Amino acid sequence: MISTKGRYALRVMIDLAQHEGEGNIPLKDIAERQDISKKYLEIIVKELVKGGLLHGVSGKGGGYSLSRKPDEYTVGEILELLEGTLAPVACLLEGADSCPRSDTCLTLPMWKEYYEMIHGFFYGKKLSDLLGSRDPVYYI
Amino acid sequence: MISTKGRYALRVMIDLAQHEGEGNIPLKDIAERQDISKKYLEIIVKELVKGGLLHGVSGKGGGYSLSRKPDEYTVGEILELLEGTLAPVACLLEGADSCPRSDTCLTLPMWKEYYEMIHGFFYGKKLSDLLGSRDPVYYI
DNA sequence: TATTTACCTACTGTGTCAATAGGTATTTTA
DNA sequence: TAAAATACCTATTGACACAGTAGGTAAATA
Repeated sequence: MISTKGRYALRVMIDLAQHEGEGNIPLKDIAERQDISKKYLEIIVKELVKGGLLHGVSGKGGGYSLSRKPDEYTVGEILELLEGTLAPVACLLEGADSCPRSDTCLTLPMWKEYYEMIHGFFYGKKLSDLLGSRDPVYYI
Repeated sequence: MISTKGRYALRVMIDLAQHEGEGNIPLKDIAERQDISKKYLEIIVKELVKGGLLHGVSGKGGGYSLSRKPDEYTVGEILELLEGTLAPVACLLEGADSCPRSDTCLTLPMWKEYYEMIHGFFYGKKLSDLLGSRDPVYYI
């Protein structure tokens, strides 16, 4: 399962994309709109800043903003930053001491194929693809 | 990440498939061949029996055997039995109180698409697909 | 009857998840 | 210059799952 970190990160990025061009967006606003604890979001946003995906400005009038345009982010990089990896098994991690079974392992090829598939899926999706055509819905 | 339960279950099933027609295979043998603690495998195998995927026979000369032919199992059902679900987010689980955001959630369609993809992947793979063409390798 | 096997219940250490708590540093504005 | 609003920082916590381990009982065969 994708953890709340990855999912919330995605929602923060979407929220910021929806308010692109409005300057710095305070985390408080995002937390209220998304109905997520601001305190918890701090942890997530910290990672996004550290990873260079967001830009944070302190002080009054401060807040967060996207470092790039929404179509220049992939969902994959956002998820991977917060989740650590998308690999389904440790054997596929770079730098993993290759397991002694790897030469004869009958499941490894499947995990590889699977990993390539999901990697392609998430890296093929842009943040802008998630924004939808709907702007705020005004009808009741 | 797929846990050891799912991965070990797959290896048990493969091992049994490789020794199909040899009657009851003691768990001890599987544990030794796969180099996994027999005690831990007991937990996994219990689930496989409970799920009807394996048949266990007690007593001397007992052991485990496949309930069906290797091409009548999908990898998906094996993994799902041990992992609980393959769904990437709780929102997709049947019986989940549908989240209040579900109508407007911009990420839900992506999770759905993702779930359908991985479900198709794992349910499209049969246990027999994993056996490979190589029988035991005899050369040094 | 001895042996071998499956099957059962309980326990444990470790780590991650999902936050919460309480601060400090920074910047703008009144 | 003081107040307010913001990001940013470290630490802590409860619950739970993961990955086993321990020690038995029941069943079947030789």
